[in-house]
Amino acid sequence: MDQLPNMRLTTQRQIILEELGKVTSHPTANEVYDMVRKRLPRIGLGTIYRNLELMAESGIILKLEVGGTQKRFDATVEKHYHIRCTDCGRVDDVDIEVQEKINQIAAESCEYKILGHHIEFSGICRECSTKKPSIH
Amino acid sequence: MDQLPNMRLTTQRQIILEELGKVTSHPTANEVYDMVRKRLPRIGLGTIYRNLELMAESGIILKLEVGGTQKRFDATVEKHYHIRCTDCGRVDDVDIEVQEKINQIAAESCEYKILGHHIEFSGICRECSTKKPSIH
DNA sequence: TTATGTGCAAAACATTTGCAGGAGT
DNA sequence: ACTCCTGCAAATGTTTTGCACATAA
Repeated sequence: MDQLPNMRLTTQRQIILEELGKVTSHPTANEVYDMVRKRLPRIGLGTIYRNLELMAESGIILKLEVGGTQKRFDATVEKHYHIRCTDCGRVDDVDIEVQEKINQIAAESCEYKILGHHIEFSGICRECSTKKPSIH
Repeated sequence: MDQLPNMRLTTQRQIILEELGKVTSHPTANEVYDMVRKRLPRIGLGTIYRNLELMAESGIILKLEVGGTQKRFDATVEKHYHIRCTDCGRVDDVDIEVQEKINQIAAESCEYKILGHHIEFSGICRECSTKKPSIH
């Protein structure tokens, strides 16, 4: 739960953070790898994973535990919700007011100590709704 | 999107469904495998995955895309929310009223065609809050 | 100088798939 | 009979890890 451990400022970390900050999408580790590799061709995928994980623990970035097979990362740490396209899997922000009161409602009907919540919407993004339906 | 395809009623399918119905937890495919294997020792893990997937597609059961590394399954298809213990990973139901109106709120601020939403709470379950803190 | 971080490759998991034989209908 | 389904094992995809070398402080 510590904030910033003695974390060295390496070139790799700077560039990972820069590249993540450039996009409004919510890239997977592999997508971050591809972005970073254009500037640091010899970086290893392990380094990407290790650092995204560390940064998420430090609260510098957000690790999204949304549906689908891969975790996604977000440079924006302010609270907001997400929507995932059930067709292509892309994830976007949903900018509605965050409902803090919902935690209290939940607290009354379960025995957990509530820490927070996340709402994941599902739907069809604009690209997918305009393109011809694919055969699944 | 079809409801019930020409799905044969095999022993494996009956028992998977029975065992899933017995528990209120939200077992992973591997946990279902362990439960079913006590009655059908020669069943393969592939069969578990194939059938859970098929049943989820048919709407007989629910496939939970909650955080964590594994998918979980639920015999209760009625809409409800979930809470996940950030310490041990167990998942329980949260029985609060399902907020359908939240879909409309979201529809106004994003370009997706909204299909639904799921709220995943996070917290500490009773077992974990009473046991001594583990070293991470 | 020295603890931390990196690249690389292998390992560890979760899940999917190909195929030959088996079982519902 | 004729599909569809199963067990098995191998393949796939994602994430983690061990280790020798590199580098920030």
